[in-house]
Order: sequence, then structure tokens, then C-alpha cells
Amino acid sequence: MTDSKNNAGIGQQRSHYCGQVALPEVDSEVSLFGWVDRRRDHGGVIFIDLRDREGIVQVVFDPDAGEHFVLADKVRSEYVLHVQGVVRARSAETINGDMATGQIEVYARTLDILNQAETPPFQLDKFTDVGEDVRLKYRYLDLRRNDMQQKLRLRSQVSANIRRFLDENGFLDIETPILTRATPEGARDYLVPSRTHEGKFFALPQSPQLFKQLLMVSGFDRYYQIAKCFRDEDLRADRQPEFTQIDIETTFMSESEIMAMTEQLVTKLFAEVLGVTFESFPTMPYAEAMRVYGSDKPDLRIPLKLVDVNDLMASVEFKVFNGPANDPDGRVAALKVPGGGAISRKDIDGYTKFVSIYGAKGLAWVKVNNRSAGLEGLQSPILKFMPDHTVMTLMDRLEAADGDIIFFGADKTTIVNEALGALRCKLGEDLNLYTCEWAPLWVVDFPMFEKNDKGQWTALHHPFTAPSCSPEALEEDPGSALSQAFDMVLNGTELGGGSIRIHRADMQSAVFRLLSITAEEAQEKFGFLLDALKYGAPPHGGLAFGLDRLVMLMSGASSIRDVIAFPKTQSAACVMTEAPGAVDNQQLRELNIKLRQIEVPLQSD
RNA sequence: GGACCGGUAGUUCAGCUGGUUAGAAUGCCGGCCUGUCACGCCGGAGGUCGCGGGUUCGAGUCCCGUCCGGUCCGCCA
Repeated sequence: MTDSKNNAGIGQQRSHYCGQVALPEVDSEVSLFGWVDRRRDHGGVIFIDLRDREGIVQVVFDPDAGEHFVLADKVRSEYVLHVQGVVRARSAETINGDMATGQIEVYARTLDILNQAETPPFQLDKFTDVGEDVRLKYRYLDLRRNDMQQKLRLRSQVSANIRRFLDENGFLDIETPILTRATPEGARDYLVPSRTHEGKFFALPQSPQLFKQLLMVSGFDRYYQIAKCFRDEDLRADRQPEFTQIDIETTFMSESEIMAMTEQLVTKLFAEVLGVTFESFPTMPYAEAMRVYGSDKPDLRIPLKLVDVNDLMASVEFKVFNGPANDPDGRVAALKVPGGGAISRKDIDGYTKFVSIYGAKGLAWVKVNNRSAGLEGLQSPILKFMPDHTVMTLMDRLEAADGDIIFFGADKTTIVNEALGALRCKLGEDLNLYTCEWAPLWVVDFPMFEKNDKGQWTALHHPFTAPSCSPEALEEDPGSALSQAFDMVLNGTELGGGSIRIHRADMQSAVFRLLSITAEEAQEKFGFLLDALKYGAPPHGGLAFGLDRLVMLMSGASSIRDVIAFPKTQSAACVMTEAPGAVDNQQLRELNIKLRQIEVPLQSD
């Protein structure tokens, strides 16, 4: 079966991974397989750094190895080798302290070249930065690099750790369909045409949401799944069209019980995988998060806070602000940066441009040079528009100190929150204001609904989230209803979100009504859910974690792509496989699909 | 849908207000070298300046379009 000629050496068992050869192996014979990381040819002696997933070991060939020495001369980067030899302790002068296996080396007796390799398109060492497009095109080579190996190993440890926790706590791993039906709400679906049902389409799941609720109706009590999810929306550094969720659902558990259990899951995960200890997570209402941090996922590593100054500014008209400060939908907020007085005008201009991304028309500021000197000690382009006593009250409220800078935002509340919330994070990063390495947090008491541009109610979480009130109270005042939803936030990243779900058909119908989903529409799209709720659906709830983002944070990666073996580019394509690709007409015909002719305008002279 | 940044040797980049033969480092190839470990020394090869059009006596450089990659806004219940 095996071709002995092409598989020379394969029959010989590996005795060690390259990276695991150590001092105890000295004087013993080892049999190693690996790739050539680097070759150093000194004429009379050849060093080959042999690499496998566990690390690198130096292999030495000298002329005593005869034909094997001659062969070692032909070896190039990324050749695949089998080496047998004896482990030697290195002499004191030749110990390499930078290398895990630097105490020893393998004195080679035999060498088999199992495969040759063309010169790689980029250097696989840690010294050369390589463009991501090149890395992705040759991802299988990129993944040979230690950095990527470590990230994917961490990912494997994380999911194994989470599985273990959930298994030990009685959760059942149940798979849900990948081919399912399109949902009208939420993100754009990836569609799959049906061959057997002309003109109809499956959709890939945006999450297993409805299926896991139905599993609770079925009485499985505790479910989990490490599930692939798909959303056809534009990509970001932390967003891929297909991503992985740790999906959890339970029956008869309260909001706080679910939160406590998942907090324990994450706490154990960080302790066991990273050796990081978490205190119990603080809990913050959504309204407070928005008011103090301008965000529903505040990064609590940064000590800066937004301070409301609406009352002080109500009578003040600022040219640099957008519109009157006493707009009922408006907000005037201040962000004090201790020690920020050193920020240059040029940097302030940069921050002004930065907040304009979020719709802010300007960024007012006051530098506090000398508090005791009163107005004379302040520097600002806006003071002349403010009464003196207002300025002094402002300084008192903000507890301004010499050397501080205070930024102001005044606009629609959403714009002020987004602009100053983002500025807060940017300043935290630029000025390295972080007070700790990890800041986990629960955000709770989300509103059920928010209004979109057209004035319609939309679900802040999703339409299956249970409110904290009765259906009647909900319909009476949808705007002030809170939901039993909760988000886990870590370092300003939303790691997971969950809720208690609606388990009664009347409540679900009420929510659909408020979301302007008609009874017919609801029946057509979610009839199976509404039906299920009628047959003894238990109270239930759960949450889902973004595994990719979790691993991204834990590994310190700056992009989600670095913790996914084969990710897509920003245009949702794979540069390696060149997916998505065209299909032939036969395939289209079977699917009853006809591509619309793309009109090409004729060239006119 | 929009804003911004980038695309020059295999790779990472430099290339000024447009001007003669487009450079560096690294990698690669050849030679030398018995203790290196990002080995060293000597020599060599290697370019559709993303693509298309325009301006100009002349374009890597300026203009328009387009493609690709990235960051962000919108979007992502």
C-alpha cells in the first residue's frame, strides 16, 4: 500500500517532537520529523533547525555522517526531513539561551528527505512582516509560523475548556441545522438555493436561536453547541461572515442564575488557560453605561467618565456645537482627561476629525493651566461664549486640576454618546490610560425596543427576548419597557449576550405586534415557534458567546482573522480558494437559477 | 452605500517640485568557510512600478476610472 520509495523513513517511529527534546534525553537516540526552519552551512559542519508544532531543535551534521552529510548540503528551507541521531548536551559556550531546546542539540546519524519544497513566497520567520493578503493566499504556510500555531492552539484549549465545563454541568451538546429558513429580522441571510423545491431557498443560520428554544420546549433542560453562524453583512476587524458561537440555553433558570453560571464559566476559563484571576463581575444598567461611558459595552480599563453638563450649558450657544444645547433629544457632556493638558493643538485637531466620523460637528475643549488663577488659568476657544460663573461651576463639578484637558460634546444624545464614547476609548489607547489588564462587566436592564429612523419600534436584543413586565404594560409604554437581557463585556468588547426568552404565546404575539410584524407574517415566518409555545413551553433563557472574539482577546490578536484558520477578506472572499466562484450553467439549471445579464455599455468613440 | 490609507524585485519598503540605466534590506542562486543559532565573507540573477485611459517632449511620480488589500462609518435584531 505505501510506496516505500516515496515514504522512506515514515516507517520509523517518531520518538519525540522536535520541541520536546531536552536534557534528560542526552546520550539517547532520537527519531525526529519536521520542517527545515533554517540551515546554517559552515562548510565542514551544517546546522539545521528542525521545526514541528512543538518547537525547534538544532540538528548537527558533520562529515562523519558520510552520505547523510552530503544530503544535508542539499536541504533547503521548508524541506520535510526525518532525522535520527543522538542527543548531546551543548558545551557552555554553545548553549543558546534564547531557544527552548538551546541546552542540547541532535548529532545526526541519518537524514531522509521526505519531501522537497519550493522557496516559500515569504519568509516564515518572526523577523519579517508580511502583508496579510500574501499570508492569506498561502495560509497553509502562514499557519506554520509559531505565532499562528499558538493562536490556534489557544483556540482549541478554549473550546475544550468550555466544553468540559458545560459537560460537567449537565449540558447536552446538540446540533442544529445549517440549512434552515430565512428570517425577516436581523442581518442579511446567506442563501442556498433548493434543487428539489424550485424557486425556494434555504438560509444559513445567523444563530441557532429558535432551535435551541425549541430544544428547551422538548425538555432537554440544558443545551450547548459550539455553532457556526453566518451573517451576510459588511466585515470589520472583529467581524467575519461565518463565525463561531458558544451557544447555551437552559430551562427554569433566572437571569441572575444564568449570569452567575456563565460568569463562572468565563472565570474558570481565564484561570485555567491564562492563569488570570477575575473578581466577580460588576453589573451595570444599560442607562448608566450610556450616560457615563457613552457605550453599551464600556471599556472599564479606562478611568475616564462622561459628565452631564446640560444644565450648565442650557443657556449657552456655542458656534462649535451642533444646534442648541437645550434640544430635548440633545445632550451636552464633558470628558475630563487628567494630565491631558499636554495634548497638542495638532492632536486636538486629530481628535476633532476623529469624532466627526460619528457625526459630531466639532470638539470643544478647555485646558486647565492654573486652577487657582481662575479664568486666567484656563485656555480654551469657547470660554468667551460662557458666563464666568458657569465656567467656574463647570470646573468645580468636573473637579478640574492643573494640567487637565476637558473635552465637550453637544449634539443629539446618540451622537454625543457615540462620539465621546469613542473618543474616551481612543484617548485611553493613545495615552495608555489603562488601569488594569482585564475589565469584565455585565450590562443589564436593556430597553426592549428602540425607535429606528422611520419611527418604528425595533428590538434592541432580538424579538424573542422577554420583557420585565406584562404584555399589557409592554403595549402601553413600549419605550420604557426593560428586557431581561444581559451582555457580557470584556475590555470594551461584547463577548456574549443573552436573555430570558418569551415562553408564552400571548407575550410573543404582543412583541411581534409592537415590531409591526403582522399576525400572518408572524405565522408564516415563526409559526412553528408560536405553535411550540402553546404546547407547554417552559420558562427558559440562555446566551451566546462569540468564540472568535473571546480567543482574539485572550491571545492579544488585533484581528479576528488571526484566530481563524481560513478567514475571509474584508470583501468576504477567500484569496486562497478564490471563493466565492462562478458555477457552470448545468449547476444553475438544476437549481432553476438564471443569472441576470449584466449589461455592458458599448464602447462609443 | 460612504470616508480614509495602501498596491514598486519572491518578501518588506525607499523613490523629493515629473527628467538619463527604478534602489535598499532580506530571501533566492553560485563559490568559500568545522560551532553557528536572524552565522559570516565574495559574486550573481531577479521589475507588466496592480490594471486601463488621459495630461506632457517625457509619468513609478500628476489627473480620471477601475480592481485588489486594510481601517472605520452606515450595516451587523
